[in-house]
Amino acid sequence: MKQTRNVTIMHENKFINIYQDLSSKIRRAILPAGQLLPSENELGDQYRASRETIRKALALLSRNGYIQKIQGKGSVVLDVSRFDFPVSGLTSFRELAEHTGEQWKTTVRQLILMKPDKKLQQLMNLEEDQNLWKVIRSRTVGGETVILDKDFLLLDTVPMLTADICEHSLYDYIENELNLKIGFAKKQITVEEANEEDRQYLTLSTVSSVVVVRSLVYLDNTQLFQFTESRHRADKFRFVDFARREHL
Amino acid sequence: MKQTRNVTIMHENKFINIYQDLSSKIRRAILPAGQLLPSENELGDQYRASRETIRKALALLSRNGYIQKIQGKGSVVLDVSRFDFPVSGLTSFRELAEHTGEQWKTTVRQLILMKPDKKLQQLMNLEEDQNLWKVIRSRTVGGETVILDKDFLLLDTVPMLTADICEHSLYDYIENELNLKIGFAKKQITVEEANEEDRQYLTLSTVSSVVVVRSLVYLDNTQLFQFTESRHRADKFRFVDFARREHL
DNA sequence: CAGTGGTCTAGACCACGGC
DNA sequence: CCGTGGTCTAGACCACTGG
Repeated sequence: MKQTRNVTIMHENKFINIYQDLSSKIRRAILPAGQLLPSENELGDQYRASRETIRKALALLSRNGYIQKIQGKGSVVLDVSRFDFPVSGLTSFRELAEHTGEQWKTTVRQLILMKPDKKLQQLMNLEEDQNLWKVIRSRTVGGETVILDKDFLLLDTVPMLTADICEHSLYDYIENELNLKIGFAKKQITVEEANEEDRQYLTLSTVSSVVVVRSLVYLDNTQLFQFTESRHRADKFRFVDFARREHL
Repeated sequence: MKQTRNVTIMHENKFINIYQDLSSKIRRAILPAGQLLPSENELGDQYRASRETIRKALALLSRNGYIQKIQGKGSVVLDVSRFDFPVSGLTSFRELAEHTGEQWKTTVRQLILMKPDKKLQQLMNLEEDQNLWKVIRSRTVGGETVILDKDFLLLDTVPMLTADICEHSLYDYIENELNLKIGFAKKQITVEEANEEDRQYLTLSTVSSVVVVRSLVYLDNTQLFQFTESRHRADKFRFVDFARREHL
């Protein structure tokens, strides 16, 4: 649900609304863990939707760890309470910070326009004369700088960029101002020894290793437009995931 | 497709078959990256399926990084070639080893029946007199032991266990012999200093940190039955993920 | 404009669980 | 046996793309 012109509208699809209503009720324990959801037919009556539409909403709930469907019985509400939520998937730093409610601060260390070096050319499949934004930002919490983000964005897709935007939220700008739709990303997590740059920006006490998350980010139209290297102080890194077993 | 009574049958569902056929063609580049899939209506004719069934198969392809759907245009085949495949999700060590084709060896270090300590009682929500299997296994490749797995399994769900089974494949046994269906898992990845046990079993050269993957594994019926702690030599750890942006 | 994917529907049949 | 979820269908309407 979003606010527009002083009117509360539900401009999403029916199954998204149903998903949001049910997931909200589960998070607030109005539908407590262990209980069965109403049957799909009942839900169809309640929301005035066909069964297939209900099933689309339930499939979303299942994928995101809210319920477990059991044939012949029903849909069981899962315990979602002490589950550190969606750190998985494509989540921007700001969305994360807002979720945990901690006091974070982003500092832009560098913002320049550049040409790609050989490595970047190969990684992003670029021409050598293609222009790129290079953004370096550090993330500080409780006086300690624990994350260093290096972003490379195609000038072709992001024609303008300011330090202010980078400090606020890059994804917000890309999705809501430029109206670009992010489609998917390929990520890779490794652990590496801290390098010169890490030591320059991060608060590295005794810790000498960093967790490096490298992502290739693509738009809706399969256009690659960003490469990100997110370097985390190893002792402050944590990745939480909900995984379903695929029975193919 | 599986073999039963000397007859090749396709006992899976229609949309799974279509998914497997298409994904296989994409992997073998019979459907090359960048190209458009036939339209949903055409596919419906080809496979003699309704459009909704085709769409279920395409949704699977999309979730697993094979295609990107673009409204008004079609489904674009993504480049899947140099993408280290499903290391994400619930994948057993053996499935992984078979995928990469490397020469791995599993050694069972301990296999005992025990009662849970306080920590395990809280973590798995157990009674203090409930019986658990404790399995410790190490994984060796190229002469170096790089993974240490500690598993705790409910005796109630796994009544029998042998070193032989643990050496072969635990998940194979659980799913195919005991006919239990694994539903989902909650995972957490952190980086920690190597402890006494790590030093005892792992080949730790100069590396002193390990990547710890802790998982709570649940059955289809929401019953928690396993806690696993998988400890990886940090320099040998790698996690690859394909993530779609959720537009809710 | 025609063709594409996105959503929603009503109805059918099946497989499974529990009484 | 009934009620549950799992699959599949045929058809409708919409939103978007491209010529």
